[in-house]
Amino acid sequence: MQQLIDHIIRYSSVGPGMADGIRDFFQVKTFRKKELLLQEGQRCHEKFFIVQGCVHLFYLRQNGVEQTIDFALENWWTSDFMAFQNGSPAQFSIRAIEATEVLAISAVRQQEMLAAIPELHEYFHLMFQRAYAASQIRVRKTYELSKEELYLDFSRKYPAFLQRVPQYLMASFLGFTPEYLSEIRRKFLS
Amino acid sequence: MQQLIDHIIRYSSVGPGMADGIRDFFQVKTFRKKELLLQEGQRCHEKFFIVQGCVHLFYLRQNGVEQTIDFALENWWTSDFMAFQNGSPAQFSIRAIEATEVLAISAVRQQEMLAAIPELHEYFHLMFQRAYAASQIRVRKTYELSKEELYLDFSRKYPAFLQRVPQYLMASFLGFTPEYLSEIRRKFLS
DNA sequence: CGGGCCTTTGACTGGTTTCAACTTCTGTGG
DNA sequence: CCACAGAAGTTGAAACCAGTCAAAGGCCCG
Repeated sequence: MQQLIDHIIRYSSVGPGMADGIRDFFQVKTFRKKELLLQEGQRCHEKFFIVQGCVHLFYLRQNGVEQTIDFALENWWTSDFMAFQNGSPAQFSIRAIEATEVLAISAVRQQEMLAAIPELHEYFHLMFQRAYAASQIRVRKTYELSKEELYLDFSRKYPAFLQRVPQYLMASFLGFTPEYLSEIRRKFLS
Repeated sequence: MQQLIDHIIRYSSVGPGMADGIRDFFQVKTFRKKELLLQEGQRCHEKFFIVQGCVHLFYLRQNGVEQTIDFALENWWTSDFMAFQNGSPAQFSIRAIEATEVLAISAVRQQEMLAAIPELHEYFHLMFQRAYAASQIRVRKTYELSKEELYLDFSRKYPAFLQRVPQYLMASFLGFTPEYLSEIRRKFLS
């Protein structure tokens, strides 16, 4: 919990006294490897701040293959935000890739929290601006680079992260097949 | 200006009196067809609320082709948000597709505005959450659908919008070549 | 009426997927 | 701690979606 409070203080003008008020609104949850935080189709509308661990956001394709659209690590927020804001059924599932601890808050509880501490809007304003800015960059990359280059770019930038996730998830995230990733890796031996 | 004030009132708990305080912070700007609102590489850090018209966000590929990554219409915000928040050189250009009127605010002026009217954080919190939620859906679509399906999906959902932008921009946005779009259209006669 | 930009067409090419079989790794129960 | 089963990764062949290139036709605007 302190980790989130620190994060809020760091990225907004909310002071320690104020930030401490969030304690009652969040729920600590832990998940084991491969457990689901959120199930596609469900109506369990929470968002998650990751204290420790790693998750992926995915949906099920018609052919039954799970398509990963995002990962999230320590100090990131994650959720199906369309479902979160509209109360509609989730279009994505979220699963722990490792043992993971999160702070969870429902949409309703968040409303109460923001009513009690409106200063937090500043924090979330910045968080979503960052997330959206990152997504603009991501879209640019997916247009600009070939699948091969996408992988090389990613492995140059986040070599440590590659160790944390299985290859088939990485391939899915980058938008191609595990087989093709295998071929790329062979080509660049390693 | 009233249009933005109405938008703020509609999407936040900011009252009319409060919202009216934004007037001094924005600049009305008008652009003719094909004029640039923002130039890649520049350091002119504004964000834009579109009052009337239509713009596209794009960057220049190595081969010299302009790659469109987004459009924006009336009542939408647009900018290179990474540049906006970091003060770094813009990675995108923005150009008017039609004659366009916007309300512009620089990062510095926005800070002053938010200091004066902190309640606006609530409005921007919601705006960015919506934008980010939409981008999650978009990523899902680009993974899920073939290029052909992407076009059909888009033309079913926004038939009116197709009339507003030239085909080569639509093709670019959807991630393929004008030639291929031509082929798709022929296939589905129309 | 002319010029340039946009769109169409067709042939060829290649990056990437699909499928199927095989190998290697991993975790769980005996 | 070992053995085994299922999961994850590798390989190769065949097929295809979509890009590239080049050239011609249509259309808008000065």
